[in-house]
Amino acid sequence: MSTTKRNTWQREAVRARLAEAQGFVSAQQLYSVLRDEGSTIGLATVYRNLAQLTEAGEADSLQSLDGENLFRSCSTGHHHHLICRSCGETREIKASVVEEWASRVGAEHGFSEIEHVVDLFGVCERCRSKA
Amino acid sequence: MSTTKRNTWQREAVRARLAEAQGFVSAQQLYSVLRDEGSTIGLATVYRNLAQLTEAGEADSLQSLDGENLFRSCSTGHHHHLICRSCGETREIKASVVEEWASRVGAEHGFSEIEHVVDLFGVCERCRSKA
DNA sequence: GAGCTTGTTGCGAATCGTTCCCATCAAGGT
DNA sequence: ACCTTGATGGGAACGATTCGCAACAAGCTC
Repeated sequence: MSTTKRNTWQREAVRARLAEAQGFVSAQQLYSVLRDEGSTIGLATVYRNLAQLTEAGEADSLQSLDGENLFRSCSTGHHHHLICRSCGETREIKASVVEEWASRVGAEHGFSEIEHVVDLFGVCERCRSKA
Repeated sequence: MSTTKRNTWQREAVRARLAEAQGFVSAQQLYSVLRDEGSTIGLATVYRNLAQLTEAGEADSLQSLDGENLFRSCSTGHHHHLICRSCGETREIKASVVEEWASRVGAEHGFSEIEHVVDLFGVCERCRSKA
């Protein structure tokens, strides 16, 4: 093999904090949590590791409505999200309907290699009653 | 009424170029097209007008996979997009299946005021055969 | 048309998220 | 212990977008 991947406490730290966060977190958030804990990890490293974890399928990412990349420790398999605009609570949702629809529509238009971005934003019950 | 909206040649210019562009364009792209034509319009103004047109429902916007805001002059009504990753060609698609699915899933989880982001990216026929 | 009010503009500075560069460090095999 | 080379950190660099503000001008009113 050519590319060997090494384990560093930094990557472990990112993985750990990501796992214990509920909902999606931004790289910056993760970074400040880590620094506040006294870690000397660098911002660039957080970004690198998040990207790597995402690529490895250990995390998934999405863009918030205002263009920030958010990450979340992820159960395997393709799925989408239902996210509370107010408190950030997230539910993973399976959507075979949508998967099927996406590839069908793509095919109908002669498109291949379809990727889709499908995420729902709303207000959860708890936040609604608070307002 | 309190907020009166004025018509400026700048807004008109943005509207015009946006309309004649096929597919989605970024604010920056629009800006350089305009400047290349000799316009003295400012970048901030392009952003401001795009935001305004979007809010007014004359354009719709989405984020490209790499986090840039793209805009397109828009036929009215809610719809989604199928975009060629390679040449940028865009097809508007109606997706009642998805609309219905979105609100159903939202409701099942007790969420209200559901907004959804649903866009498909793929490679169109033409680009595929070129490769 | 003159005058006034106030939405708009252009510009440069300022943010913000993210990536790059690179000398230094250290993980994991030998 | 010793190398090789992936990984790190930090500060500079970047690209997209927004802000601040003084100068402008659109659309009244008279």
